[in-house]
Amino acid sequence: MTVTQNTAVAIEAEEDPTRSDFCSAEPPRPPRPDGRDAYTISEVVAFTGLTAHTLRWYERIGLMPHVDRSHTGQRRYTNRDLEWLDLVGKLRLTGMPVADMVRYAELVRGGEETYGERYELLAATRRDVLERMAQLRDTLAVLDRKIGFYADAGHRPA
Amino acid sequence: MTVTQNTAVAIEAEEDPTRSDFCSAEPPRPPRPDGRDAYTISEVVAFTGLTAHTLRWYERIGLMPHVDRSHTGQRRYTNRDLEWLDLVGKLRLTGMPVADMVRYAELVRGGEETYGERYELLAATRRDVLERMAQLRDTLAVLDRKIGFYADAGHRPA
DNA sequence: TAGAACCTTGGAGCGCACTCGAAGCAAGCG
DNA sequence: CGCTTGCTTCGAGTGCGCTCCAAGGTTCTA
Repeated sequence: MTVTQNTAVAIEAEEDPTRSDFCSAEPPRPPRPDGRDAYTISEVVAFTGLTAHTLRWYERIGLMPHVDRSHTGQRRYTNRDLEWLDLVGKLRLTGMPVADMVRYAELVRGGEETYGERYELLAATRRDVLERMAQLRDTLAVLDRKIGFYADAGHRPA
Repeated sequence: MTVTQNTAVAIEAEEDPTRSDFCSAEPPRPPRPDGRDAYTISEVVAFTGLTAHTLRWYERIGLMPHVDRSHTGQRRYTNRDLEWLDLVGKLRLTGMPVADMVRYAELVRGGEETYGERYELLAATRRDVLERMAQLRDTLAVLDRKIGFYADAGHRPA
């Protein structure tokens, strides 16, 4: 419940850096739209709802592509990083294991030769998502039946 | 992935014991359709895909309403129990915490006075399910865009 | 009636995804 | 100058949902 305060879209920025505003019908992230593309960790905490601990942990396990540092070694996140975090957040909500997301991050770091593998990974994830949605539909039907039962029972009790 | 080999419906059996075949358009559970309404734990393992360990653990934490025993103390599950386990499986797939399911089990044991609370709990769960489905739809859209990108890139590479 | 297979219990252990703590460096402010 | 706030690192701790173990009793098949 404390996970996604943000709703910005994660776009193909990591695939094609030349068109970072591609498909930006929905403005990806208005905060600091100026040139100041260097957020502190606490700003990212405010944007994403993640904790600073978690952000640092993501980096340790290889889930962040690469985070810039200030001249004194402090993290400076770019809009690119925020978009990546948004994608990670979405994938996390699908139940994708962190290890798989790390794998994807590695592929992204691996450059264009990994396009095929990335495609496969995302396609598999897509299948998972569809399956989960079907399960949820099933469950919703059961819930609705039970809820209907209790509603009826409540209207004419004893 | 090792979770739901079964697809039987969990019906209102616990709410209204007099109509255990209510709404059984889809036959709830054909195995042993005879009077032998007393499955061993290993049979339940085969039906549900859960492990015996997990079944015993469910009972310990109060997630099973009550399981009969043979004269020598071994568990004997009824069709009612199987239906309950099916509901639990569905709720688990929605991400509902086990503690909440235990709460629901307690309400069921509490009898008709708890109908209102059960309604509230299920209604809240329903809201969660809808929210999750919306999140999944979002994620699916992002995945589709990315997958489309990689598919195009794959068709005309280098 | 022997042996294999299966069941019982309580408690310990595991994997995942964080979550926190401690010790220390750096920046900004009255 | 001292103080507060925020950042750094690494490693240990937490909560959840199982998962497994040991030691023993039971049930089934031949």
